[in-house]
Amino acid sequence: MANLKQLAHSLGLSITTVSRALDGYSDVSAATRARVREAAEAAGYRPNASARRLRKQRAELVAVTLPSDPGHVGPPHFLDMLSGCAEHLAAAGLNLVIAPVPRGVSELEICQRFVDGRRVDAMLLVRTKRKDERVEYLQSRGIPFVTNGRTESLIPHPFIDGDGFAGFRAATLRFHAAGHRRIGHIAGPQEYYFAHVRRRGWQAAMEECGLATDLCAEGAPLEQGGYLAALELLRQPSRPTALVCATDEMAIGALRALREVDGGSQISIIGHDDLPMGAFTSPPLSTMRMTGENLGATFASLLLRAIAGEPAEDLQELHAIEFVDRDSHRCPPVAA
Amino acid sequence: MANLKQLAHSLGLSITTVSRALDGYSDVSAATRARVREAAEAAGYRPNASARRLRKQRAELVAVTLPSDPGHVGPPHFLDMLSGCAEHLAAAGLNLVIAPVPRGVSELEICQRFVDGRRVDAMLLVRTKRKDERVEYLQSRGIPFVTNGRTESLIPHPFIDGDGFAGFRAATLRFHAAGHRRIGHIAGPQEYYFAHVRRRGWQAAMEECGLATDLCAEGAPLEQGGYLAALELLRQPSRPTALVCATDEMAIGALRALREVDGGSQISIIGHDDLPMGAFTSPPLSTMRMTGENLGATFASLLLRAIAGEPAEDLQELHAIEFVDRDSHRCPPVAA
DNA sequence: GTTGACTCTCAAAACGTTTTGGAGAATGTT
DNA sequence: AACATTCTCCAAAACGTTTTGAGAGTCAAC
Repeated sequence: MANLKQLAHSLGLSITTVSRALDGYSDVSAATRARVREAAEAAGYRPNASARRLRKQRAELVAVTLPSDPGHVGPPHFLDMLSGCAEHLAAAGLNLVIAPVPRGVSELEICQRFVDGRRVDAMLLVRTKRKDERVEYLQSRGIPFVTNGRTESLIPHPFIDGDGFAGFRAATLRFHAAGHRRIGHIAGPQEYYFAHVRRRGWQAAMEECGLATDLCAEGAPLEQGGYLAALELLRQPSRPTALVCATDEMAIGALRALREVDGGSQISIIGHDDLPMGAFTSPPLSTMRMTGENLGATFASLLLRAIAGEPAEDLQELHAIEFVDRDSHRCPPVAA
Repeated sequence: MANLKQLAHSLGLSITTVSRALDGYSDVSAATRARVREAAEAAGYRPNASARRLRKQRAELVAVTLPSDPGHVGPPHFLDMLSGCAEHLAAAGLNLVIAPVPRGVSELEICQRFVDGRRVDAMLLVRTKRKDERVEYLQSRGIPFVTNGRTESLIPHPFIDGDGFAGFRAATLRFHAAGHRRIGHIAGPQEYYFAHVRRRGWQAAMEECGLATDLCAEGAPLEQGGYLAALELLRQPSRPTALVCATDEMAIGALRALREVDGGSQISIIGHDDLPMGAFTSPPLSTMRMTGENLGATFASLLLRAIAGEPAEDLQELHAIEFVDRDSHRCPPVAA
């Protein structure tokens, strides 16, 4: 409601004293401090955010870019993550703004808009690519940021990521241990780091087992992409008996393809992400997911530490992948 | 990068002239205007957001409160909606900040924090209650806002809502037309407007048909809430043959209850929200949803018009509800 | 040659806060 | 009594922009 000036005037004090009293400086007497705080409380005084931001040269804002390109924005968990992140940032006086990328505009432009206008103190990046121009830009500007997913940047940067390589390698080895020999991979676009590293995990396992790595098809990271990629693999002369899919959405598309071609579920399948709807598919979709509680809080913590100037090397979290076993991975390796 | 002062100095002009040239005022000659713009472009100049906000007394921000209380934050569509809204707000120079409500803090407090600190120009409210203290507060402060869902406030305010009354009445009448006579309702918490109005729609239809309105159970708007409420109705001496559920999540919980008690799907069921996972339940869940394209853009438009001072009466949108027919509503009314 | 109108430019104020660098009074020390 | 120290307080500057009110200069009309 009120101004610092008005508040000071009504108390017969200077603006300085009131400001410092509210901030708890020791150079204002306990008596006046109490008096000022009481008056501020009564007047419902809240410092004007814009003024403080200008003076302190901080935006008190963090932006997260939302890629609106392929289908929908993110998995259902994503909003929960953002919410948790925003909550913990708020405890430190920072607010989280969402920055969707309109079609026709590059994500880089959005970053620039926020950074050059000094609208944010840090950024949160999702859907990283192996070579990510946003990362390069922010690094060149020295703006703190954290990514969800790694990149191939030579300069280290803070990130949180799941160990897709280990996860997909383990999933493939498990199929092998169950007797499967023709294990296919439905890959996402290889420009994305997560898609590339998952493919490499599958590939590594296949090579360890002395198996050929030609049963691989790539598609958009959507239901339709998985559907088309699965059809492609099913057209092969010697079909796969098991499929390791880059994402649950693609796995659900693959299930549709199997139903259409086979009429049933003769082929084992596993996805990644643990989408809620995976529990309802038929057969219920076995999947993997990144371990770790309270991802949003972790992102917030990394952001705050990055803003505080901690070196990037200390701000990198690689989480293990765990299996979420349902039914879809249990088909025996005997299909035609 | 640069300052207005530095830019002006390098051009041999005053700050005033540079500022006005960039803003396109007519009282600066076309020649200098071009020269200034070129230099600004070259220097990558972007006005400092905090300074402009302070001077113009606008926050250039809109906040949306995210209730983190029951389970997760919102339906999957919700993030898409927010993203669309943010995108259209951004075109008008406004950014959308998400304001999650930590447990133990009231939504009202969050509103106050944003409004009293002059951190926002407007607010977006979701999950309205019939008597909503946030609405009362914002109205008393004269802060523009738009709600997702109506309230029982005597003073009109801008909103977007689905016509839950008509939708649930229609669904109930359709069950009646299909021969059902014992049509139950699984209701959400009645303090929420949407839950109340959906219950009233069911109730109105039952009364029109001359049927008793005692087959109603209330629960939390979650899977578990629907499960428990359904069990309650199934314990009745004369079971319902059809269930109209306040939300899809509750409907999915009810399906689980039916499976446990009946072993199969002897009872017709319909939900509301069109959750993606509804397509994967067994049987696939029939549901309803609000009509209207591009909800996010509509919210943004209403917000901008509210900020511009348009009267609330012109900013109220009540959308029709449409059926999304799958299989779960087709059971004949012959169950035990 | 004065007046008025018009064009272009700018100095200064304002937005509301935080921070700097003291000033004045009280207290303690020699 | 003189000097240092501590305790409270404050005037003024600064953050970077927008806006106000006015000052130069030019031109045409009287």
